[in-house]
Amino acid sequence: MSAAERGEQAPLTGRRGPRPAGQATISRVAEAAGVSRATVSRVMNGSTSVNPELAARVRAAALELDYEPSAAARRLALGLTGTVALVVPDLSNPLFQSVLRGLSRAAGQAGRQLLVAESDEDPEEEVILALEARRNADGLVLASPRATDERLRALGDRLAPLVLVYREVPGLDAPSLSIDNAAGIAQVVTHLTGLGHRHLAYLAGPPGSAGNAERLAALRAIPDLDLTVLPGGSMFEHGHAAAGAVVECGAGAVVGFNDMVASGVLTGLRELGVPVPGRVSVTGFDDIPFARYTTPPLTTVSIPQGELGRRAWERLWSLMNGEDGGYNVRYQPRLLVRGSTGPAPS
Amino acid sequence: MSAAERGEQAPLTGRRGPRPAGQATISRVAEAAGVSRATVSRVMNGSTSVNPELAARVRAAALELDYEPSAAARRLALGLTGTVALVVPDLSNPLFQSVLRGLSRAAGQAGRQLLVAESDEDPEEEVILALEARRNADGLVLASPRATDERLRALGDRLAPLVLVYREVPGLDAPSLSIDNAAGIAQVVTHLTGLGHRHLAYLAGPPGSAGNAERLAALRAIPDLDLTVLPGGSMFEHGHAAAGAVVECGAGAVVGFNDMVASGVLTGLRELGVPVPGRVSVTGFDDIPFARYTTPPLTTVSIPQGELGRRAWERLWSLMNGEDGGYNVRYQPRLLVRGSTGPAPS
DNA sequence: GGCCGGTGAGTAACCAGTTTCTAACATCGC
DNA sequence: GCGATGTTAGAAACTGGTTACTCACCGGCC
Repeated sequence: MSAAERGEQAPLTGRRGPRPAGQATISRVAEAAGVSRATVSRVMNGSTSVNPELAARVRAAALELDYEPSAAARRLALGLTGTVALVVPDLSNPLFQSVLRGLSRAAGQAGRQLLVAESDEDPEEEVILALEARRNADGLVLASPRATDERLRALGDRLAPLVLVYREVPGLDAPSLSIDNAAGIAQVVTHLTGLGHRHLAYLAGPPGSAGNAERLAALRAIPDLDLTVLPGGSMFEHGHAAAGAVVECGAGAVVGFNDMVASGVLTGLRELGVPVPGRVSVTGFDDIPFARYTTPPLTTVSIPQGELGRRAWERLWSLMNGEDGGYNVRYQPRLLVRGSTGPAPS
Repeated sequence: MSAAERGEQAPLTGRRGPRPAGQATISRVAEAAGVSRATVSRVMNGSTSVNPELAARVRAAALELDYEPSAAARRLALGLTGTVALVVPDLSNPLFQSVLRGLSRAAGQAGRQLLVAESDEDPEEEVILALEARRNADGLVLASPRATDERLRALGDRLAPLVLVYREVPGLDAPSLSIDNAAGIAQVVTHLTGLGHRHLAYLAGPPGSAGNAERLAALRAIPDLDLTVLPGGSMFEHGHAAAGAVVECGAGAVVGFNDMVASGVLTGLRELGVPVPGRVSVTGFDDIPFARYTTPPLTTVSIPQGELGRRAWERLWSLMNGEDGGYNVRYQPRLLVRGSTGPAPS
């Protein structure tokens, strides 16, 4: 069994071989071109004040020797990594995947690399990973639904430049891009009560999730609602497993924490022979790509997922350039009525 | 409009401020503790041969000054980055997402960071990104369905340690983890012909994809098959849009390039009022998590997606430790018969 | 008591770049 | 023709760590 299989954290140890197979260094290029290291550096970085003939000689030597500047040495000398980091709780969640994609594209466009870390939903791990990632990058985008406000505030300056997504932390000096969960829930409930529903079941998200807390609180704040809260989770399986409980509680509509549990419920209800939306209506949250393709198509709350990644990059870029990161944004979600909701059975 | 929005590749320029807000360096810690830099280094790296009292003094000083060793300096001195890189063509594809997840977890366990780059399906970009990523990491996992064999062979030594996933390149000295596409297709076809189907439609993947080419070739190699090839793609939308063509061509079964196009077809057929599997059977490929939750549940070919990420890490780890990376593996996929396939209409 | 071996810590070289400073040289104006 | 000015390229300092080498000191043994 190898160290990797045992899950050990082998520390970084000194280089094994004498050196990576005679990779050319700036000194070698300088020597070959008969110039100083400074001149090679200037040529490689496109400084104009170099004699064209010299520059050509340097370029020829670099090509000849297959010279590639050492990224590590540049990092040290420049004090910049050319990298940004993203820390998310769970890479299997489409919500974070879309942030990842948006950020990856935007960073790629700007010629920056992207470091990705997954905290696996552990709030303590989240913070440690974030620090670790930040030390290897020039900036950080953090999606941290679990870590407490205080913890994040305490670490704020160590993490800056920092952009928060799907989360707002009062008193933390970092721009945040979040979703107005209460508004989304309000739209869902208005839609359902408009259809005559009075008894709603909320299929909860993972306990401890900030998003789940907000959505649940929003539901509870709505007057004259007969609300049953069922334990759920964030995955298909959780929704699928909850179908029985949904039927049992007698609610006419299920409000899913997200689209995945909602899809799971959809499948579970179908297996139980419960017509949707004939007998039970189902709603999701997020509008993941798949929501459009369930049977029936899922009524859900659309949030600008790709937008979040792109905007996160913009904010981070500003901060890294010493500019202001701008204000917090709470995106207003939009209800998408599809086939999974219908009139309450009379 | 900012540089980021215009998509410019702003070069890395020298550090702006005098230095990152007085971050403590090893020299400062050494001075504070009244020891040499070497001793601080030894303490930070857990060398045993340090007087416990001195070590305590160093640790106290480090704590006092909030000292964190510079990652950049360590990279340079050690010649190691503590990072591995993953390059994939498309982060929205669940196939690559699962490799990402597997690799992310495994690398995290081993205390290594993960650099992710997305080539956006451009074969030339793929290669450039791979080189760039490799320069900032100790090893590379590459999923490159587009780049040619020759190109990869030419760059092989510059990319090593390298592990290929979903791809095999003859003559390239790098372990590869791939899927036996032909075997998967054979199982699908055996299943369908066993149900009495003779006329099959293949809903193709993106042109230029190595996986698509293999699957198509496998289909064409099967004798006595009435095969219609329809242009498709890799996303829901492509499958959805092809539903009409599927009905039109009169095939009794659709073999989808992957689960997403198959799901799209499923929805499209439902909208057209075509019963599945009553009138048309549908199969997918990959067994993404969602396949279990379509209506009807998708008959598909299961491939060990998570396994690929984990194994890729193991191979890479071995290579990075100077060991043998092991042999190429072709995973044998397994047919999962669910509800979307049935007897051919008579 | 002197010699030897082992241990612990400091000195200095090294990783591979970037950048400031400086000196040489060319150009221009007077 | 000479001083002022501007440009170019090199020398050297600097980024912040790690580590080979060295040396002082201590204890044990003869």
